[in-house]
Amino acid sequence: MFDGSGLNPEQLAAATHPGGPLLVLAGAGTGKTTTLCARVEWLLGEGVAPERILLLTFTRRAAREMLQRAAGRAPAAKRIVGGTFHAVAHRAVRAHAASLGLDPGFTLLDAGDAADVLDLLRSEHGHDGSRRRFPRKHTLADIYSRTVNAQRPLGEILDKRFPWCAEWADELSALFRAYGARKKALGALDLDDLLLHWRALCRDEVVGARLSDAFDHVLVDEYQDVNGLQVDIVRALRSRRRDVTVVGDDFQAIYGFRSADARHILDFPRHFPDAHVVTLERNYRSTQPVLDVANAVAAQDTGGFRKVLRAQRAGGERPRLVFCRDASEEAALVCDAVLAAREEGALLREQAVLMRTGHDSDVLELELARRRIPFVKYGGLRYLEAAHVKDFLALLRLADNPRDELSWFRVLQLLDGVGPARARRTVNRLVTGDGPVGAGGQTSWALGDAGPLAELPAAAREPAAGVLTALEAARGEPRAGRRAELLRAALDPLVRAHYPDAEVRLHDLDALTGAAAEAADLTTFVSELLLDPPASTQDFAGEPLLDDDWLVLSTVHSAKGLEWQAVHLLAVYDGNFPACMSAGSREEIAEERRLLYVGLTRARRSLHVYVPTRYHHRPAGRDDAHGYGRPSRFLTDEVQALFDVVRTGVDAVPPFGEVSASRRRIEVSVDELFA
DNA sequence: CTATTAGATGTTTTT
DNA sequence: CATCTAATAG
Repeated sequence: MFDGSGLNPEQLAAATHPGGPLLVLAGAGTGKTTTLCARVEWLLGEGVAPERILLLTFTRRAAREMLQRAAGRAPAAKRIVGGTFHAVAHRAVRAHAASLGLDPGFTLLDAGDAADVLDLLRSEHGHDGSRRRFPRKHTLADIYSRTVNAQRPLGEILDKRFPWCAEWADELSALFRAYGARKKALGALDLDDLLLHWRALCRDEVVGARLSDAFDHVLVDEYQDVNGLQVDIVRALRSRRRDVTVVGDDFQAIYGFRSADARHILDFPRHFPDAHVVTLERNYRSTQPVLDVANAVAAQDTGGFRKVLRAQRAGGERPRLVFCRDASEEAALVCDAVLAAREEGALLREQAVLMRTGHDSDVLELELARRRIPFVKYGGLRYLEAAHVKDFLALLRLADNPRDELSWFRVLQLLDGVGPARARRTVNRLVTGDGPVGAGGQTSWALGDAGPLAELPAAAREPAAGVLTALEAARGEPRAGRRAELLRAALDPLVRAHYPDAEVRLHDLDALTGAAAEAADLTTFVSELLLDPPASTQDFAGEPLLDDDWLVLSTVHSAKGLEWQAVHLLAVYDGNFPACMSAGSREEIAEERRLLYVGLTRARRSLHVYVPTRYHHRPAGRDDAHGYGRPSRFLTDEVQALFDVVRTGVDAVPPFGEVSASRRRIEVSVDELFA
């Protein structure tokens, strides 16, 4: 039963809010999750059926954590409908595929797949040439996604966010229209389409009414990071009922690049006129010296709801601001501090290293390995982007959606002697002509000159036929695990022939095959894998090789909502905080400031901020080109005064700021001795 | 003409 | 590491 004894008055008011729209503005560390869980418990205690509660979160991780926590006290919470916007959208769209005119076996494209389709169109539209530089595929995907998520005309997005692409406005319009058509032809939806289709369902007179009536209560976490499309969905879901709770902190809005806008949370009272507003400012996470720094950074931003975090915990030490020479010294200092803390009893797991971008920890990772400090990295390079994993997923998708040309294109290019041109011609034969796909799955691909494989070099035909046979067999196999095994076996020779490090890669595929066996069907397996990709490289191999304790490395974005005893924030120099890419407009800079704020407020008692003053332009490169950085512009004198400042070794910054060293490479040779 | 290779070059953040 | 370019091999 509901027990509010652990809550403060504001939290209790939010948890037991009787009905109608509720906005909880919760500063960092003020017990947002506790409050949301308590509200769930309270609702269940009031007799609301768990399956009539919808809980939308930002990450799957957050959904799991919250449901687990609530289920600990109210077991029924397990049956709450919960997940990310995209995951819930996916379920709704699959369930109503027919009404949307979709094949229920539709393929789901992740961001990388979407970029690949766009790349295909890019060359089909003749933008390949080296005439004038046309946006690259990832840029295309960004522009498209941003436009759709913001629900604003392309021209406006180009002017505001991609001014250097504005000259291509007409070509881009044409390309993006073609993209929509191509997805239809492929039987594919991208991540944005999930939201678009869900919104369409919610707005439909008949289906929408049913979707809306299905839930007595809708709760949304991290509402500061929703975009216009998601707001539309929430509003449509609540068009017939008014019970909606949203929780968030406009100071922690860090997903503007996905068209999220903190204005939405501030507008909530306008969208839901009789909304009740509760503000949580008592911070239970951090000590006051940590919060002083965070508050000082937040105070630089003049917009939004002013919130001043107050620590409920006594005492605490001043955070450390460390000026060091470069990333190597930074790495050494972090390792020293982490090990020292461990000597004093802090588990590695209670400490984290946070950073702006995934590769800010490159040097540190080497140092950690050298010192045998186990770690897990979140964010940064992802498992699903590995080429062989994509190959396998492509094959899995083909079993359900033979129209998926993109997957054909990918798989065929694994064959020796097959590049883009032959792959494309073969795809055409397979999909349109009288190939096994067009003919409804008859085994008609003889190795002769007439079959769909005729375009392939002779040596590639047999392996190709093997793949087709396996696909055919897989299609007749109902069990997901068995299906995956068949396809895994078919891919084996191709992977061996194509990748020098095939053993490692095949090992990954075995892990995937094993995971597929747990799933009800492969389509769901692949889709859910894309919607909930393993957050760390370790996630998949199970809990790894390491001891039971490890240091956490994470991007600030992936660290949202989490907390540690000790936090080390890397590379807080201008150009990284804010990133030079994002220092264009006032709004972008404000978002970078909030990002720093999120990083700072992850720390419970021990906070270390590092400013390497010399950094390399090409960390991976072999040259020594570097520049001298200044501390982040957010570390103003007032902010720095709140730290204990540590300066190590050489920290002399040359008087003229950035100095680019030569790309000198010094050769050593004794060849002359043997001439 | 087409596929493959080597070499140079540039990169945010994520559902 | 992926992508683009230029050069080469088929």
